[in-house]
Amino acid sequence: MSSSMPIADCTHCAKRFTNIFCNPDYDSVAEVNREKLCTTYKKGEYIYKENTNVHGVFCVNQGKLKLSTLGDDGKEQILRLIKPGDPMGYGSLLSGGLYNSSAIALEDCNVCFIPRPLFLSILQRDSALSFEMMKMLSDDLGKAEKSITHLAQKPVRERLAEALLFIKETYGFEKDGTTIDASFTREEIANIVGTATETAIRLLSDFNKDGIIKLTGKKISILDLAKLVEVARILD
Amino acid sequence: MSSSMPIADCTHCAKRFTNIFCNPDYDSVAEVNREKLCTTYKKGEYIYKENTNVHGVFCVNQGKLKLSTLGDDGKEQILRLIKPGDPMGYGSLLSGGLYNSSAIALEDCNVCFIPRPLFLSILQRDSALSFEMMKMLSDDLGKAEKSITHLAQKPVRERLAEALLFIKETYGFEKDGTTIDASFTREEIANIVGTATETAIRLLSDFNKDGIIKLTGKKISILDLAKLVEVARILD
DNA sequence: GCGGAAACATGATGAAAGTCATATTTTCTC
DNA sequence: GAGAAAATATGACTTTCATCATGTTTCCGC
Repeated sequence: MSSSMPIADCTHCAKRFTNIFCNPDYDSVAEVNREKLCTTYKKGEYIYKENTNVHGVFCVNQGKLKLSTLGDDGKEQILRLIKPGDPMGYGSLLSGGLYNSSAIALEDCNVCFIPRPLFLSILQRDSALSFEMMKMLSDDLGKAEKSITHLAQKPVRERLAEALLFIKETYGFEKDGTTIDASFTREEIANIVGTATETAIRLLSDFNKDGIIKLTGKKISILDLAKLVEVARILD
Repeated sequence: MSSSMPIADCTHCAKRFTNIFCNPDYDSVAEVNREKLCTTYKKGEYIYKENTNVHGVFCVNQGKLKLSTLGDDGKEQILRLIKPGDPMGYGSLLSGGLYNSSAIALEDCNVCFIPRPLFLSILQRDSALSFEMMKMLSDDLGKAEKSITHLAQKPVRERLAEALLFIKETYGFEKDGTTIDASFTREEIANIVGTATETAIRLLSDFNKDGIIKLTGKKISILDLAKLVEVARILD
């Protein structure tokens, strides 16, 4: 299970992280630092669950996570990938009062929690945070709309290529410069792309045969980035 | 072409409209009222165009509009439907500086324009507007994510049923209580659903044969709402 | 009201992708 | 390290849906 423990303060955090919560220039960081609660989670654990009450927002200190939602038939749809420094849960704070997706640890994680009342009170008096929130929400919305268009119009093969590029963009490469620094099951990849697991497996294996990627267990290496971009047909 | 002309003030507008721009309790409404510019557009005209500079936000006074974007192959994807009282363009204001979708009149429209500098200056000093913005963006994001999940997981037939319910929810019925008070081409319906025009035509004609809807030219009447909900399989 | 264009409709066909079944491999647990 | 469970892989089959072709109807400007 998850265990609570305080960790390094947010100003230290700011050396690596870029978001406003951790920005030392930002006045309220001390306050956040005092009230925040850091918790470690094991791989597979929920940080928060879809359709439960929003008690605050989160900011990831260490580890990778997925934000996902269950479709009407109980199938997972992965909506976003989270890396250290990313905030989570802010989308549900002002809308409805229930989380509209779940946050699940893809590996052991350390996540900070900022209580809703504190966050709202800062939001009230501080337009910098409001602007940042609006900017984040706008960016998320823009990406979601792009995603809608691609789901509606692009075939699975292109979307899979795109998803691999997206994962690579999010988590980067390992030291070798070709292996994506993240591990997903084939089912999870399918749930990012929006397809059946078998289809994802087959297409990955096609990419593998074509020499575009190399599959080594769960690890995926991108051998021919240009080709992968071409397959994804990203024109924007 | 479009013609500029000032129209009834925003406080009057508030009797029918619910959004914050038109709320007479709201301090800055006088300022908005003074600086805003109202313009009429003919059916089919662009209010703003995807990938052009954001000069401000819009608020619809009269008429119906669609927000849409072009996919990589130039195919339209309709992202949202707009009715009188709805604001538009706020999603792009703080993110990137370019509109990420186009607003197109579905019928003759009257639309108010609020210049970017004014809007930003109010935003800066007024947390009520900021909160409203965040709430709208959060709601939009939640809906977009729901849409992603459905596009990824639900078959076209269900999505079409859902789209009809959505259009009905947005624009309501005519006086007869069954005919949807809006007209779309079959192609537009297909571009909401995310399918080929022929497929949309065929499925609509199926619904028609099954007595779920009645097709009279472009007009669609919902004869059996319960059945339509059942076909859509909306479980949330 | 006429002529042309756009929208609508329908059939035929094929490709894309989901489902089901069944191995095989990997991973996890004790 | 053995056994169970989960993940990966692959084949066979079916369904869904897009595409192409073609005809009909509706709409709109002159």
